[in-house]
Amino acid sequence: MKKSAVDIKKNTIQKIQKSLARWYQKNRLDLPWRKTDDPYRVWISEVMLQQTRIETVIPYYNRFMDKYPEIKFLAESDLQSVLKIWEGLGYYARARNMHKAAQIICEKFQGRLPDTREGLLKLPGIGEYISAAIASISFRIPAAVVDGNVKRVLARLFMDSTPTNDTGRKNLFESYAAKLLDQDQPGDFNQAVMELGQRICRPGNPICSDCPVQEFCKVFQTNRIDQYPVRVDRKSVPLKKMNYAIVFQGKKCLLLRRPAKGLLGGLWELPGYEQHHRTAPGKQLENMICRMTGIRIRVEEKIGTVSHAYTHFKVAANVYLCFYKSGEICLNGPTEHQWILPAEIHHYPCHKLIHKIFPMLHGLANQDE
DNA sequence: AAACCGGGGAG
DNA sequence: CTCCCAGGTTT
Repeated sequence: MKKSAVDIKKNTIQKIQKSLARWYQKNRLDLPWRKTDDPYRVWISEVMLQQTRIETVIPYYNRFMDKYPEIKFLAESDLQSVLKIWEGLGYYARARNMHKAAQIICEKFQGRLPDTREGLLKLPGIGEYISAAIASISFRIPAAVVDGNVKRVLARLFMDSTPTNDTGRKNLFESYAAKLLDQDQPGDFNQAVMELGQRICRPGNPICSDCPVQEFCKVFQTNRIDQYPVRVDRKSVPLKKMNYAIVFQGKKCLLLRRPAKGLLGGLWELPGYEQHHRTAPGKQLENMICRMTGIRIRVEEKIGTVSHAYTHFKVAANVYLCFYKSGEICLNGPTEHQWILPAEIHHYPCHKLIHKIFPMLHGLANQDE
């Protein structure tokens, strides 16, 4: 018989399950999405929680449920409104996929989420993690979730040196999680492991003294906690130099909408471009704006700089005050344009960098000619 | 398998 | 500053 890569004693598994269940029952946080096991609410919360911390998600989740208390309201809403609710959460494809999935669920399944993993997996934006979360929490299906928290807990518990961020070894951690899963309480078990990872088995300075599975944890018992989990190095991120233009025509300035897909898809922003060469930014800005929008502008003055960090690159941007000169709008790249009063910026979903730029206008003497 | 896709909090 | 997060999709 082929020996399983993951081999844990059955007795040990049951003890770990019992300790975790007791700890979770006593210590679980009272989170908004835990007031019910309604699959719609579980789904929305899990989408928001992707790569995003609980404290960040809570106010977004509450605003979302105020506006879309039932799935049909979400399905009938327009994407622009959904993006506005999502503004600042990041990974905007999540909102796009979720909106699309809501429409599919309402059109094909009478507004009810599929109650199988296979059915859930067919929906846009629902992958292995979210399908397992909904299936286990809402439908009591024994599917183990594997997220960053779970992998860290497992790597420490079983002192496994497999890098937790190596996509090629995902299978190993899925095996551990499946073996350990409490078949009778899959939803509570999954949430217990994740909450343990979040609050006790933290990446740095884990609180092992409060850990309910301390006696089973191999790295604790051998005093090697600081050596786990093992992770592969990430490469350093490049710095991009950008130039942005606030182009005024009278009291209004030009706002552009990014293409629906890709980076910051569907969000609004100021005209701008990445500066690849060390040429004079003034003339280059004028030319790039013309290429993007069809209009000619005059660059008045540089009014400040902003910086922002993404996962894969950093941005250092100059911001220029500009004035419309001539020409009709003819978009090349952006999908829409709008002339707006600066105070109206809050009606449009924009990314973080844009919200760092607009406050610069407050101290400016005179914006219009 | 690897790249792409945001933003924020902790240390 | 660096690190990492209740991942999914695309290439």
